[in-house]
Amino acid sequence: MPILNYHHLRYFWAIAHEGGVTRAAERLNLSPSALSLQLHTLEQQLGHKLFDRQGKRLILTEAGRIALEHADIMFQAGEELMSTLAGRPTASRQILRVGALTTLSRNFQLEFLRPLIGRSDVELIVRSGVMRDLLAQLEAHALDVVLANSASPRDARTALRSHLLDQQPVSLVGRRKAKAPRFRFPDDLRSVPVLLPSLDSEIRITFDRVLELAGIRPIVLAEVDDMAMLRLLARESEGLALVPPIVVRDELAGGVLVERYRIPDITESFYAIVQKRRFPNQLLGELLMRSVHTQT
Amino acid sequence: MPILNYHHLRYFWAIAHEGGVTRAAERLNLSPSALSLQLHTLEQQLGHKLFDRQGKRLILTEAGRIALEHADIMFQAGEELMSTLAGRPTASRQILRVGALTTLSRNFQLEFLRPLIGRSDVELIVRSGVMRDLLAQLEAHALDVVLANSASPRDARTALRSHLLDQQPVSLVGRRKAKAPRFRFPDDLRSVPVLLPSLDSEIRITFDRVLELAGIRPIVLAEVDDMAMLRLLARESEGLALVPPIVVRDELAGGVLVERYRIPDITESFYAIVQKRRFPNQLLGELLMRSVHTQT
DNA sequence: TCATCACATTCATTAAAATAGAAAGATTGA
DNA sequence: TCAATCTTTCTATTTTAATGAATGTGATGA
Repeated sequence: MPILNYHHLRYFWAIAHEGGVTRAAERLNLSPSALSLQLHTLEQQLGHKLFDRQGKRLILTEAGRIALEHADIMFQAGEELMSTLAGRPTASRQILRVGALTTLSRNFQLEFLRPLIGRSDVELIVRSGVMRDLLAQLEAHALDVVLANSASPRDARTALRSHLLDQQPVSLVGRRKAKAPRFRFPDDLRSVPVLLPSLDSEIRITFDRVLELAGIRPIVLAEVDDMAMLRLLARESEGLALVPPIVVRDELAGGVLVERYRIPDITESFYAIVQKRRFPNQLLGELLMRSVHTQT
Repeated sequence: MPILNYHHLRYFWAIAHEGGVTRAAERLNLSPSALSLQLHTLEQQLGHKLFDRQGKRLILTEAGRIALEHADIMFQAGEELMSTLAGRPTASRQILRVGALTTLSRNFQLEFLRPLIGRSDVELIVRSGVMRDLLAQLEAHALDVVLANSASPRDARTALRSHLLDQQPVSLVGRRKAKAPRFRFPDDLRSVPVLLPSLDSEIRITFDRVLELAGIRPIVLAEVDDMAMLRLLARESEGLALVPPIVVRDELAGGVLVERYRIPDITESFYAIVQKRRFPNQLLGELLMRSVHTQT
């Protein structure tokens, strides 16, 4: 299989855009003869004429038009690469790759990304996963930022930074009921079952500690690590779910769920974990400027 | 300004994907030393290390990741180019460039393109213009097909073909009125004003000839070459518009306009004008298979 | 009509680059 | 620790690209 010679293609590209061998040669600081020669070897290797020679005019053939379209894509990408590596911001479509803990509130993710949603010049890639995988991808430069509810483990090897984005109170929420006696915390937890985030979340650890001090062992209906699932369960179950209200924002607004008790001294923190980069993503910069409260 | 060496980038691309100099060398039928050398010159020219050398492992740096993403775009385009020129159909996103006479019914255009609308693997480009410009673009391979209501002029130079897509009857349509005496053609045209397509359309020419034979000089309220404009005028005006019913399909269905008289022996023809191509557009082939009735 | 210009092209020569092969240094895995 | 496997370096060689002068060919204008 013959392989494409990209230098030849680049000359062809210049000739097509400049409209002639001579002008292209000037721009490239080469002799016209060199270009003419290379153009012909390209045509021979491709097996198609790229220009019709009408007198001294060069008119693109159909094959030439096709080649030009592809060449445009290629060399535009090449020039953008050079600009990026030279530190110049590029005007073209930008991409932001976001990793998010599977367990994280979707509403929270949405709030963070909202400034970019609907922008046609932005491509958004959101990948879910567990902390270890996401951080690995971050270090491999395959992600620009990881959204999590805990800061990154301090690691001397890599220069990870955790930006504290937000702190949300944590509440016990449950379905609205006709007769709703006031909830007494923590004593009512002896009888009212609960739905809890799993053990590796900070709010769960704090919650357990509070109850242990009070000598209470709660009735756990479910233990879920995915906030989206916890939200669904809260709507279906008789128990109270331990969540930041933002997780069930829509249900609270719609009256399906009600906040029974806001637990003092427990908050859920949201972090954006990034790597110190030499070619910073401009979109990410904008988002962090909007959202960041303090830095760690 | 340093220019990017695309051969070096191609080697880098292979090395990154194969995961090492040795494997890439095998695939490219080159010696590892050659690749290693070229990789280093590339890094030097770019001014950035592309790999971190961890022992004998090559790990992409951030600059390397960026370069790889651009290289992916470039060489994917290159391989697609080779496939296309070799006559192999490519699996990727396809583009169809359509030119349409400004004067043509939008509903007709829509019907023709309907099979492609909503297909996410298809990009549709529709450009309006006058016949001369559109045919020029067709000959320059910048358009795949031109939609028109007349066949292309026979021209020995270029191999243009006109496919007859459809023939529509032509009617006089007007706003619905409470008292609607039966329309008498052509005599009523002495008193009822009309909205007509402009003189360069075939139906206008035929219409004029018919009236001339009958010795009738119609009251022309408007003479418009754009069917979309004619449609709007028909809704606002007291006169009758001379159009193929498809132009005002929605208005007829909704009862805003009514067909007062279908003129016998006048039809509007719709053509797809294409150039005989050596690399036929597959999408266009599908559309023509569906729509074409006869060929000219 | 003919001279002239502007351009593409061809050819032989020179300059630049890419490549192979041998050998060294380094790391991984048994 | 030893062997296998990689990357890398160095130098000689091959391949490829570029030049400059010469050629041919339409277009332009007196």
